[in-house]
Amino acid sequence: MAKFNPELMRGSLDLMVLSILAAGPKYGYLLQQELHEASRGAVDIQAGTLYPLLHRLESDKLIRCQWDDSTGRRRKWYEINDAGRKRLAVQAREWQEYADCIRTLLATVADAVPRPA
Amino acid sequence: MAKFNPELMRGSLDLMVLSILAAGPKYGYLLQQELHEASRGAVDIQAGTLYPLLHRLESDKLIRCQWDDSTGRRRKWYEINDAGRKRLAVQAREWQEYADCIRTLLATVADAVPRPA
DNA sequence: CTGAATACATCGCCTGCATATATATAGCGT
DNA sequence: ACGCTATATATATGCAGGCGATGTATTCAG
Repeated sequence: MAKFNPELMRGSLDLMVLSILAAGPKYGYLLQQELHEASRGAVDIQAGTLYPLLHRLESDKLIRCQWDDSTGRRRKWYEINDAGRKRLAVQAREWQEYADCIRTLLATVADAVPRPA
Repeated sequence: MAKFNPELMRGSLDLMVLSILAAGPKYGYLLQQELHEASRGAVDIQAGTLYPLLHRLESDKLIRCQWDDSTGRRRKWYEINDAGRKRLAVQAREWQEYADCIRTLLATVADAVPRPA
């Protein structure tokens, strides 16, 4: 699977991260890998994107975090909360509506564009 | 239909504009309205967004334009060309792959989020 | 011991959309 | 005639957020 245009992912990265976190607590690096696998290699969120994003979600009180210093590897575990789940539901619904909108738009011109090779 | 979060539309405005133009030549203001109607009011692309976007598409040789000064209302008609149609096909395919990716991601956590009211 | 992988963080740059502003004409009501 | 709204295009300014680069530190494999 080819990498997606980054501009396309703007506006749905939050949604993706919240989705992954909805499956259970994760630390950043793990989340990064799971998102990569879940998208079959298409989504490769960079560290410089992920960590600020997580900090933003935290300051918005959608997730809470906790350091685990018990091992040599310091890990910061993130867990989605009720507000986060609610936000996820809202954003998921909004995204589906948007996707329907685009799909409709594309369907009306489907015969006006050349077939992809 | 409520207005979409602008961040959500980033990266797909080109796609939408090319889609509308694939149906036939349009001038900016008309395109703006047709996109508004086609999305049942959800997409309201602003003039300050639309015109620079059209200029970009033009300088990328995906559309060509022509002034119509025959009436008092100066209108700049835009028409999609072969390169534009090809780009539209590519972007449409890319978008559908991306949408599938998100849909899959959301499906796996569908039972972990509260039902929207 | 060296290099790669793990793990988190921050900074500066760039893209692209929003807002605001500007210009000018057409058409309508009063 | 006057003012308001709609039509029609254009640019400047600002900002949010993702990217690449860079930094720190630990673990593990060769």
